[in-house]
Amino acid sequence: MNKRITSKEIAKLAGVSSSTISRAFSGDARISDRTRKRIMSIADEHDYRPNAIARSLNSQRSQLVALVVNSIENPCEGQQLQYLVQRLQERELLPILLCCAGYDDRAHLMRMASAYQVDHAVIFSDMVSMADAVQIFRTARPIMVSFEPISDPNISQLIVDGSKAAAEVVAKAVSSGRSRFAYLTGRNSSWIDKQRKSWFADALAQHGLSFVAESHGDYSYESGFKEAVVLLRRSSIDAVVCGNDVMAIGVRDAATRVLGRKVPEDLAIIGQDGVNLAMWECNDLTTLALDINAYMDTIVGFIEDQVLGKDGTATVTHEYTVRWGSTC
Amino acid sequence: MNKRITSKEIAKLAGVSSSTISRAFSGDARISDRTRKRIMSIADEHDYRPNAIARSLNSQRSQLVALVVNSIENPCEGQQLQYLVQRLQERELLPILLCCAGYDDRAHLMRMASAYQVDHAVIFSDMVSMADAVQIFRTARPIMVSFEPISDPNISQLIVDGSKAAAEVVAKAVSSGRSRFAYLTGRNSSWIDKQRKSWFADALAQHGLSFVAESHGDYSYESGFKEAVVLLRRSSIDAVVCGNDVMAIGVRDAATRVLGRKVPEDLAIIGQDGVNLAMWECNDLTTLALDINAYMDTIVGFIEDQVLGKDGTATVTHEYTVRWGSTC
DNA sequence: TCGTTTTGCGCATACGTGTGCACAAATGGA
DNA sequence: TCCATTTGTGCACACGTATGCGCAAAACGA
Repeated sequence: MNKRITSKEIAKLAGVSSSTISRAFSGDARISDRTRKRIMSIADEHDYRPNAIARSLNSQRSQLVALVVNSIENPCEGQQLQYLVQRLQERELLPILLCCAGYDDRAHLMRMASAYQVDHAVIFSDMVSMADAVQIFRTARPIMVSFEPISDPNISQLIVDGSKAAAEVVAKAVSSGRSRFAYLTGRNSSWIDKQRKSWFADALAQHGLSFVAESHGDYSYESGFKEAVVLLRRSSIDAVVCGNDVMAIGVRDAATRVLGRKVPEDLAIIGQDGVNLAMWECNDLTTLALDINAYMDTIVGFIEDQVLGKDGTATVTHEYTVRWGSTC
Repeated sequence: MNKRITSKEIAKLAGVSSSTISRAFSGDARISDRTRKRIMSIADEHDYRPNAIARSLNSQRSQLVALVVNSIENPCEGQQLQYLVQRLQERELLPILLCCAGYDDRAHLMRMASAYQVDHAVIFSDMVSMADAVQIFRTARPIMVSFEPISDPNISQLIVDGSKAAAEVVAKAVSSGRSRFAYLTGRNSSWIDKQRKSWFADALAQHGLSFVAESHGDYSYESGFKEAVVLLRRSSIDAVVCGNDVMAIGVRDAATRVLGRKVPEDLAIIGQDGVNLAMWECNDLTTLALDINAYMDTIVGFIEDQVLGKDGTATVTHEYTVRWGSTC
């Protein structure tokens, strides 16, 4: 068995105590350069590295961050996480990834991660109950992304607002003669999904309009495609607002390839998220976009404040802007 | 400060020793049902959960798995990881995610994770040196995905072979009159990327042909798009084989929208990976596809063997099959 | 009633590291 | 040379849990 070498063994080899090894690695000033150099060379030779588990137990800081998402298969989650993980890694923080899709007992999942004494937790997933998340990660002061605002001194919140952008898009669509709008939801039950719909509903109301049809998807291309076929056959619709970009592309494909509609002439399609692939030439979607990096930087800011021990919670709102493509 | 409750405190509340608490949670038989029930109810009340860090230190098993990838922004990695993470979660294993893209010192990154005494490590990223990975994760018996086969009793390997599928695609393309093939690499330096190219080069050789041009991308849509513009302007090409699907879509867009070529009439495009979005109606790519779930199940199998303490390494090869679309 | 077995639980120790305190050695000043 | 100060290192304990061993109480048979 390939047992791992410990500080005690390195200590023996160097003829010092294990405390000295610890000090050599923690950058303690009260240790001679000569000893440190000698220890480091012996350590390198046996490629010794301090055991982070033991260090965590002792120091009460694990340097672990729980990231709770729906599914990383989704481009939006993928893009956000890729950037966030990079920023965390730079700060010597390691992410533990929790994927809710396909795992029923989400509370159990979060408890598993919480047992590792994660220093921070970021909840992206709208598949978990806010109450559960807040309770389970209480000691980590969870950062809730796009959950209903509440006032709790132990949690930080990141909110998005797309009402202005929605109004802008709707105004354009209405002025070009559209009046029969449909909405395609994502996960119909979640707060953020309802919010997204309400931005557009409110915008329509300003023109004396409301949605004439609604359909329920699950954020996937397939659901967008399938629901669009049903929706567009059933009612006469000249604009579809989708819960995210991927579904919007599914709607576009169904409309143009199955139903022979022209986009945007016969049908306007509006997405939400502003993911990279929505901007590929072949898609060129009109969508509500967020500056994903700035968005994630806010989370990094929350975490840095927590690291510095700054007390007090924070709530930050990010605004969507319209990314004009050729679909509306 | 919201300190976490420990087994010792629960013990005090229940009027027993902390050993008994431990036994209650570990399912030890030598404890009365009455006591266990009582402990569990007190524990629930204070929502106590055993500290996984302390448990790991004591048991020498962390239940953590390091997953080393290039970038989860990439649909291929996203799909693979989503499935794998699900399977791990079901087994009470938690993934620590390492993203190499945008982090220069990949060895340092891996050492960080290794310090957490991960029980298993799966290396997907072709951005790390195999030697580094094998050395750093030695004690975890790393699982190398699509690295050059070596014989080392401490590592398991997952290899892919697309030579037959490549031959099949090339045969079709040649029989429909194509003779001027170009190859667009991904990360030109990696073993797997060279392999992929060689499958096609070998297939071409069987028809007395070889690539007449080559260009270097980075697996991204943008690189596919940009390189295609240069490539197709410079030489007369009637088929492009791409290092992955996403680049292939970039090539298609550049060819059809910038250069006015018709696909597949003027130009055949072949991808590799078989990701979901390659099969969307709007893309419908001809590509070398892998059964991603079966592929990941092999990794789960490796891990299960390691959990059961089965010694000995394993090397498994998966074969690509052709997914016929409308681009070749 | 006594001896034997079973059951339930506490004690002590280990896991590998960090750190306050004490102490020895080295240094410096007079 | 002697005392005061600085510097370098070791000792002991703490972090929270798991577990072998021992022991008392209970259960059981005769």
